[in-house]
Amino acid sequence: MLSTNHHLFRKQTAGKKKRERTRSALLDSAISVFASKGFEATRVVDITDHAELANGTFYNYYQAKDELLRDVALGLAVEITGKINEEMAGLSHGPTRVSLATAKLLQFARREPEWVEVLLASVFIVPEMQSATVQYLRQDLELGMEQGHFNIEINLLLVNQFLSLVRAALLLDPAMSEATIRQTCEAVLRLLGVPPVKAARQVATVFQKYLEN
Amino acid sequence: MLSTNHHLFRKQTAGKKKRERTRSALLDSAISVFASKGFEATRVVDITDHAELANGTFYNYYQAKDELLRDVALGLAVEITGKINEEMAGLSHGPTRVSLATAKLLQFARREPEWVEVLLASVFIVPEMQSATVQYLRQDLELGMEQGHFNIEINLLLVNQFLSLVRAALLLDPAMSEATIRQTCEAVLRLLGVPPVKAARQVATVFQKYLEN
DNA sequence: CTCATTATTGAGATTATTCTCAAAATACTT
DNA sequence: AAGTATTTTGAGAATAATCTCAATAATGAG
Repeated sequence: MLSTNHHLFRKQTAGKKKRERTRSALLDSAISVFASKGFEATRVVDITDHAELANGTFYNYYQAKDELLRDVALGLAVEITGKINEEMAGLSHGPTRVSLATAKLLQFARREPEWVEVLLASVFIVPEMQSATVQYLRQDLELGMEQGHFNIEINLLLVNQFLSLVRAALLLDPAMSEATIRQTCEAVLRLLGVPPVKAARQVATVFQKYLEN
Repeated sequence: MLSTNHHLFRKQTAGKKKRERTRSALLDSAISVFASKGFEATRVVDITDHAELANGTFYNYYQAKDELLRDVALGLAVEITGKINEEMAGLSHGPTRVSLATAKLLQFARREPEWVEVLLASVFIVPEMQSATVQYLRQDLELGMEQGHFNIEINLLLVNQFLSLVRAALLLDPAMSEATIRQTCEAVLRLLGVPPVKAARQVATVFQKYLEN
C-alpha cells in the first residue's frame, strides 16, 4: 500500500503536457504494482487504481501490459545504468569496475527495491533488455580481459549468468544486507575467472575505497 | 502439441486404481502445459484438455493449480535427483560429484526438457523445494569442503546461486549443447571457489571419464 | 477569459476463467 | 452378471478481466 513514492517518470515529465504526465503516472504505478504482485499477476485495473485513474485511461496509452513493461524497463535501465556509470567515471581497472557496478546496483536496491526488482525481472521478459545489458557489461568485460584479469569467453550465457547471480541476491535477501552484496560480488568475480583469494581481496578493497557510507 | 510422451506419473501408477491413474494423467499433463505456457499463464482447462478429461475432473483432485504444481515438483525432484544420485554411487570426490551432478542434470534436460524446466521453475514458486534442494547439495558441498577443494560458506544464497546458474543455461539454450553444459559446470566450480584452471581440468576429466556417450 | 482541443471517465458489452453438481458412465466386488 | 460404489462429465452459474465509447471534464493557446 505505502510505496516508496520516488517517482522516476513523474519527475522526468513534471511541467510537460498533461498527456506525458499521465503516461508517467501509469509508468510509475506500474513499477509499484509489478514489484508487489509480479508482472503476470498484475491486472490493468491494479495499475490504474494505484495511479488514481479510471481503468479506461490505460487504453489511451497502451494496448496491453507488455507494451507498458517495455517502456518501464527501458526507462529504468537508462536511469540506473546511467547513475552507476557516472559514479564509476575515471575507473579503468576491469575487476574494480565490474565488482563496484554490481555492488552499486545491489545497494541501489536498498533505496529503490521496486526499481531494481522490476528491471531485473524485465530482462527475462522483454527480449531487447538482454542486448541492452550486454552492451553495458561487454565493455568492462573486455577491459578486464585485455588487462589479463579475467579468464572467460564473453558470450550471452555469461551475461545471463551474471544477471542470474544478481537476481538470486535480490530474491533471497530483498533487504540487501552487506553480506549478501559481498557474497554476490565475489561470486561474480569468481565467475569471470578471478581466483577466489584475489576475488575476496578485490571485493574488500572496493568496499573500503568506494563504498564506506 | 506433440509432447515427448514420457509419462513419469502414469508409469508409476499403471495397474493401480483408476483414481490414481487419473491423478497421474493430470500430473503428467501439467508438466507439459506448465513447460510450454509457464505456470502463471496455465489455465485449468489447458491441463484437462491435454489429459483428455473434462474440466470438472480437475476439481475432484485439486482445489487450485499450485497444489498440483507441488505434487508435480516433488515427484520430479524424487525421480531426477534419485536417478542422478544412483549414477554417482561410489564417487567420493567433492568437485567430481558436484560437476557431474550438474552435467547430468543438464544432459537429462535434453531427453526430458519439460521435466527439468518445470522442476527448476518450481524451486522459485514452491517454497519447500528450496529446502529439498539444499539437502541434496549440502552433502556434496560439505564433502568438497572437508577435502579442501571448495572455498565457501554454505548458505541459502549459495544454493540459490547454483540453481540460478543451472536455470540460466536452461533458459538460454534449451537444446543444451555440450558447450553450454561445460560452461555451466565450470561456472559452478568457480562459484564454489575452485581456481579457474583447476575447474577447467576438472570439467574436462568429468566429461572424458563419465560422460562420453 | 474563451473555447476548440485534448484527455478522462466509468457503465456496460464482451470475452475469459473458475467452480458446481445432477446425471451419466465406468469400475469393482461378490 | 448384477448391483453398488466410484468417477467422469459438461452445461451453466458465478466471478473476473478486458476493452469500448458516448458523455463529461480539463487543458492550454491565443
